[in-house]
Amino acid sequence: MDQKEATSSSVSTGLNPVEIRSVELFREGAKLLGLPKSMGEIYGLMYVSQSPMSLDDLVRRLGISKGSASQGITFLKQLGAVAESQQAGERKMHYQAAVEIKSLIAGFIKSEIRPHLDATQGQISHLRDEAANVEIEEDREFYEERIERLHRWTKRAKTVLPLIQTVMGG
Amino acid sequence: MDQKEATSSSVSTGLNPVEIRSVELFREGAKLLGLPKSMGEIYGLMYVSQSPMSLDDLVRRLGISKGSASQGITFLKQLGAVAESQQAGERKMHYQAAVEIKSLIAGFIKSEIRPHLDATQGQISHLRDEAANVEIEEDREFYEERIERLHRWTKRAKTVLPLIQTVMGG
DNA sequence: TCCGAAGTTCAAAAATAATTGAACGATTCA
DNA sequence: TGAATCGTTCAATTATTTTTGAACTTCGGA
Repeated sequence: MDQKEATSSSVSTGLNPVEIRSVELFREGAKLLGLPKSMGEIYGLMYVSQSPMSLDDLVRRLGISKGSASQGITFLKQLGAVAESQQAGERKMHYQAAVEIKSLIAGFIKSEIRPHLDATQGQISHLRDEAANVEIEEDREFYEERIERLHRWTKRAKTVLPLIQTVMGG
Repeated sequence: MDQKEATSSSVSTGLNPVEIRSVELFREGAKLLGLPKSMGEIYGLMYVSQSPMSLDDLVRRLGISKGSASQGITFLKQLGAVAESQQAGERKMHYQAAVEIKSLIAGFIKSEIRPHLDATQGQISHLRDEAANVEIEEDREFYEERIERLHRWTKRAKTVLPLIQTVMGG
């Protein structure tokens, strides 16, 4: 009983040391990307799992709720980070991590970054409209310069995205 | 009294429409980057301000506490997103937004991204050590392949960073 | 050296986000 | 059809993060 407890969450779920570290690593990675840690944990365990896992496997081994596991899987699926695989004979669905960085990045960009960038460009339009109404010429011109600059930022960002995909993926 | 309230936080602090929208835009941007919204608000207001602002200006115009303003400024300074400028005759310090995207990105990478990447590489080393201890050869080799792949990710990420700086900044 | 303004710190409070778990619909099998 | 297994949903709970505000340090001037 004086065996040191594994780190934080993995109290006694039978994860081996590699699994524990992978879960920790991706948990932190998830937070870095602004995602719930449970999603990182799910991906982290799958990442070092040789066989596809069922939702129930995740619940038991990570000690998370069915709800979390379900939401996590759903999100990771639409991100393209996990793939479904029907196991022969089994009724329940199984999932495995997509480990190609290329597709991970593509998915993240498409579903997390691009929409925000697009929304931002919309907001910048509104900002332009407001600036156009400013009476004082000096102010208006100052605003317009700043807004123009902002707009250039977003255009460049849109340029950079495919570049990142290429460099990281190739 | 039936004047529509400005959006959410800017209740009656006398922000003009351009300022309101800029604050909103950067507030959202901050959250996207995983930073407290108050920091986005501070930068957003400075971004469309022609003259340097004091801490007190921020407190009054954004309606945030002195503590938040102070912490926000401190953080933005070390990020390189705001610069100090001593106003002639004034005792209190004034600040203005650095608007060069180049320096913003450089600062963010240096103080937010690089450290995490470095930490990640350290964790991957530990992961390697754990994997080396795995008895079953098949498992060990599987782990080693996955870990190798992870390591390649981080190496590529480190390659991409300067590239982003170049493309966004130039 | 004393006063007051400027800015920082950090524990407590408030706001926000994530997780749980119970209820539900869907699907399979007998 | 009925029972059992899966997976989803979402309101309530819990955990985490952010903000506040009061106490504190620092510094310049009188």
